[in-house]
Formats: sequence, structure tokens, C-alpha cells
Amino acid sequence: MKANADLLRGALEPVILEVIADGATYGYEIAKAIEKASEGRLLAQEGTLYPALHRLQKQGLLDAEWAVSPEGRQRKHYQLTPLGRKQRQALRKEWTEFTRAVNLILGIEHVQPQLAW
Amino acid sequence: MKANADLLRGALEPVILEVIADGATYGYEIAKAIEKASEGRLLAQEGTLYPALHRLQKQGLLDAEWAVSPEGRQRKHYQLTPLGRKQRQALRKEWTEFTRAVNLILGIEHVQPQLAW
DNA sequence: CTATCATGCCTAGGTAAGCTAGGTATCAGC
DNA sequence: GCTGATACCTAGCTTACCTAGGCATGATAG
Repeated sequence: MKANADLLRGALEPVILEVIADGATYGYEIAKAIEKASEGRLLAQEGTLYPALHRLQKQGLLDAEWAVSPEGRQRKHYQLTPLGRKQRQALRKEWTEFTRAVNLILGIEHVQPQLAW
Repeated sequence: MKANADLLRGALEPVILEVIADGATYGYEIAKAIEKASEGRLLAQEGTLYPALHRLQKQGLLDAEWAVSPEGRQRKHYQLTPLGRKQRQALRKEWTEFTRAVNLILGIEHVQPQLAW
């Protein structure tokens, strides 16, 4: 998975915003959600994910709130701010356009994004 | 184009190998080829491109050779080594699989790469 | 003749971000 | 008691894009 590090840089933030929009709320769950939603192909290391969440919060894209799980564990729950929802759309668009440009060069056909939200 | 910096990181090397395979040989031409092949959407800054070419050469993916243009200018011509050709295919594959994984999360349909080479 | 622009190469330093490798703590199950 | 899963965190390493400069020549406009 190491070779994916450079690739991940452009994709991590849209991916995080997406899984949170889809219902994942706290760090550990977000990591699992990314793994599951990508069918095991994407792995956000803790040392990557937690700083990224703090970054997004600092940028005003996420709100955070501590809560206790039924088992008594501390969890920090995140949710999208209005700005975060806007940014989610913006990053989706940027991702789509960028990959289209690269696919153009690589000679790979591109698809339209599904309007699935 | 600044926002693309993180995205570019995972894509620059496959893109460079691709345009060289498609006939671009020296730095300035490679830069223009990337711009043209992406229909103006991708821009590899000189401060990004030249170090990348040196990196690829150091990795044994490119061979370089100085030559003089018809106008008398010095040009450094690059070509893929056998290893570079292998890596081109490997990076194409990696790019395709990675974007597939991200698209899975973002809910974007993916396509099969065309066998266009 | 002389600017200016395109061509053509280069790199030092700033910055950002993923990863490694650690740390801390609780709960469940054996 | 021990191990593994859960749950959070960060310091430091490393890599690589970008900014902003540098140098040089040829072509073109004025």
C-alpha cells in the first residue's frame, strides 16, 4: 500500500467528507468505513487520518463533539458543517475533473459521475 | 491550479511516462504535451517537471541524451528504458485501480481502461 | 538596434502531508 | 493475566510540488 501514498494525497479529503456524509462519525469508524466502502483497497493509517480530521475541523469543514459509547469508550464524533457540505461537492467536482484530465492523457475513457446524493 | 498540487502528486509520474511513450522527448516539449493532451487542464510547472525527470532518470526509468535543435538550442532528450516501459504499465494499472477505489467511495461509476497502446 | 517573448535548461528553499513508530487507555474474551 | 479490538493522539522523517529566482539563445517587433 506504500506506493499509494502520493495518490492518497489528492483523494483523502474528499473521501473523508464522503464517508462522514454517509454516516460515519468518529475516527475509528471513519477508518473502517473507508476500508469497507473501497472494498479493502484504501487504507487510511491512523497517523494519516487523525491529523487529517483535525485539519478539516480547523478549516471549518467539520464539527467535533466528544461522546461516550455504550461500552463506555470516549469517541470524538464529527459532522459536516455547512461549509463542509459545500466543500464536499467542490472536491467531488475537482476529483472528477482532474481524473478526467489524467485519463485523457492515459487514453482511458472517463465516465460521468452519478448524481447519487 | 494550485488546489491540484495534491492531486498531481499521484498522477505526474504516469503522465510523464505516458507522454514520453507517445513521442515527447525533451522537457519543454513534455510540458507542452501534458498541457495539450489534457486539453489545458493539467500544467506541470518547470520547478516540478525537471526534478521529476531527474528523479525518473535516477530510478532507471528514463535515459537522457543531450542534442542540439535545428535552431541551435540545447535540448535534453529522454526516452523510456525497458524498466520505464514496465513501470508505465504498472503505474497505469495502479492509477486505474486507485481511482476505481475512490470512485467506489464517492459513488462514481468507473470504466475499464481502453487498451489503446 | 534593442526590447521582448518564446524556447530551453536548472535549483534552493518553503511548505504540506502521508507514514512510521511510538504513546495512553478501556473493554471483552480466553 | 493476557491478548486483541477499540479509541484517541503526536513527533519526526521523508518526499515532492511550487515559488522564485538564475542562465542562455533565437525570433520578432518597433
